[in-house]
Amino acid sequence: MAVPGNAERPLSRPRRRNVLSHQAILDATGQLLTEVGYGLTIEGVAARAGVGKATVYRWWPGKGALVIEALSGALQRVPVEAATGDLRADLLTAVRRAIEIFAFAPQNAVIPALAADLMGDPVLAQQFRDQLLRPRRSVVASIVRAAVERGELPAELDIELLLDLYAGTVFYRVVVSGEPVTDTLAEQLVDLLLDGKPPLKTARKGEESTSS
Amino acid sequence: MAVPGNAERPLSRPRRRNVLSHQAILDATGQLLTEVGYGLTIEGVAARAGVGKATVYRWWPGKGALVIEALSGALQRVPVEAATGDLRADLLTAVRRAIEIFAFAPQNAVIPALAADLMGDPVLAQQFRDQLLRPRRSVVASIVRAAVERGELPAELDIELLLDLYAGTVFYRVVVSGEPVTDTLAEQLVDLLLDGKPPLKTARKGEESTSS
DNA sequence: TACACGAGACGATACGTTCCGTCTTGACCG
DNA sequence: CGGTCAAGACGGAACGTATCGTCTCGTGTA
Repeated sequence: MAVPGNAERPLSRPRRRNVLSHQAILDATGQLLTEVGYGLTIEGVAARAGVGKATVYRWWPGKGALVIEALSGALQRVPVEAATGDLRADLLTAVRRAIEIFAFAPQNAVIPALAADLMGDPVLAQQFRDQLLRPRRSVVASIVRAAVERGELPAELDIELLLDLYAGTVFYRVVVSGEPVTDTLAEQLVDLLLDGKPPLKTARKGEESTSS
Repeated sequence: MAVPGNAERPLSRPRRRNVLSHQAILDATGQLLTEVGYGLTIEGVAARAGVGKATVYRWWPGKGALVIEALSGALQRVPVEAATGDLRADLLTAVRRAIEIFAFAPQNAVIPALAADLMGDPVLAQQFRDQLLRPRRSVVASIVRAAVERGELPAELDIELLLDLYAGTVFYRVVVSGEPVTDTLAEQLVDLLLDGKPPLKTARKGEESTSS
């Protein structure tokens, strides 16, 4: 569980806090995140939570940290999909999950806006990576690592790069290039690793667009 | 040349404008972009350009469009690197250029912040892709297309996907995952296409970090 | 003479801080 | 034990600052 206002305190007096208010703030943040996205305001959160603005600022340095913790809480309540042992199927599931997160996340992609804030705040960036990114990555990483140990993938596979390839291509299509994000994309990306073949145009079936 | 306030005008009266002011605004935008990044304000631009705020709003709908046009102007003044005909070398150059743009762009990455704005404004997104993205992509696309015609790459190569793979991985590392962006990354990405081999960890020489 | 211009006032938000008066809590003391 | 008390977190509200996008001037120019 994340400890927000943990700036090194004397600890002699372990600063109490109102658990109900704390949770109400996180809940309000989650609601507003789905309603107005990252454009939410601290004032709005405080009002929704029935809380003084100062109380929010007392425990969180700003919108970014607040959103990260709210998303982190929601993430922990989402069950991790089981690995079937079928590498292709598991990887397809992973890429499809990335597509869901980046392209169809609540209220038009919170992540890109949040990411922009991360660029100027290393502390916030670290928090984001620890609380949100690492848990997701470790799920896929363990799938791949297991396949390596079974001998299905080469031992020198650069797993971190693989994760960035998958997520990065999807993210970039949604945020920058605007190219369509379809299920075909997921298959092309997985083929890239498993068949060692370059990204080919393949006639496939299902097509969906990213335009929400 | 980009036309800024091109919101369909009567055209019967070709609305005169002060060319000097127009250029002064774009110049001021470019300067502030390198000084404070995308956090620049319209007021700041107007002040720097010695122009009334209303004059800026008369010709541009907002910060996003203004920044896009300023960047577009700067882009046109950058010469396109020549294609050597050596596919690997040309692709390496292209990926390295992507690294420069995303990781070392003036004032800590304007693109991510701009991208966040694109998510909620399809018109702006189209403008961004037409004026900034397409020119860059077409340079690399033509290199790849030439290699396809020489038979060095398969005819069914999905070029758009290839471009997203290269740029997306770099972009994602800089903006989201925070993994290091080194020259090794460029080589790994190019190997991925040319050797058809999965992303392997390879012992190479030069290492640089993305932390500005 | 029509209109773009520079200047800047304007109302509206949102920011982050600061005060208030109240209430909770942990530590101390009788 | 059980009462007292100060620290400090609370909801609430007002503050000054900053930026937004609009609007209105009077000037200058084509």
